[in-house]
Amino acid sequence: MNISDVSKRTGLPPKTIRYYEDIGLIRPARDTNGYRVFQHADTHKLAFLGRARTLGFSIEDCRTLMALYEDQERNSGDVKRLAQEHLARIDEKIEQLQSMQATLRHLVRECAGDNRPDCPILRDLAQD
Amino acid sequence: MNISDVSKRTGLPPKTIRYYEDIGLIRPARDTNGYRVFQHADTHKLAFLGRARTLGFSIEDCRTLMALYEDQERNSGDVKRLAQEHLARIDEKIEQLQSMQATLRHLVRECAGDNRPDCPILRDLAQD
DNA sequence: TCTTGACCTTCCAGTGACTGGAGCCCCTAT
DNA sequence: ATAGGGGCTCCAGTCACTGGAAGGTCAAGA
Repeated sequence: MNISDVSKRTGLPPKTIRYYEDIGLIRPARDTNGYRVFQHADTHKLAFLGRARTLGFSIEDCRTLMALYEDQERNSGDVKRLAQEHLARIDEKIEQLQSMQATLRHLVRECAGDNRPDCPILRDLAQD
Repeated sequence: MNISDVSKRTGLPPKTIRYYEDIGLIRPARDTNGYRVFQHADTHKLAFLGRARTLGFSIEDCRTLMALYEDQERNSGDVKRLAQEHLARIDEKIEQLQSMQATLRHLVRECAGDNRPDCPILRDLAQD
């Protein structure tokens, strides 16, 4: 399989697939013409990586998850810890964003949004 | 005032303040020795920028907000639109993160997290 | 006066995870 | 023979800083 086929199957752009090879997440074989040749195992790995990225795991986390996935002797505890740490970061981010959301909602509601210069949003940003 | 004083007052690191000058958000005066000299107006601007950044506005949004703030002829509608667009992006991000959160919470709950290799998290990532 | 240490300066490189583009090669169909 | 749609590599840019090197400046103490 060529890169564009894999791209269609996994939903990952060709650029991203090449990038993943670049940083050592996959090692597809090469044809005599230099083209990458993807076996099923490569596609499977890429799909795995795509799903992990969708869940927000960092590339380094993905690397670790792949290694654990391929390690038959792994402890599920290691996987769980990684996921929990990631979850905690997500929880934190959501809280931050919700705090911004609350403030912004309030300010937007207060602002007339007309052609006059008076603006509670700017007043809030400029407060001492 | 020197940069470290302004840093203490605004909570912005000196590096960030220099960066903001670099990209033209502020134009502090210079002493004969080359040191930046911050007037009250500069500090005020930096505080404004710091608060806008805290609300998650991009640097380019901050630039626009500053311009609107300094424009006595502005329409509050322009400010409101900017804030609403930003708010919409935040809403979207929160939704994305909440979806990840839900999936991860579920997976983490399912995973024994012991010294055995069996792991629902990896099974989920590896599913076809 | 000299020295020490805390400032300040500029400039360069790195972060994460791609993405766009240039310039080139290859393959297939007409 | 050529046209087009692939593929390849390499370089630069994104965003908003941040770290570090190399060097100039200032105030206080010996």
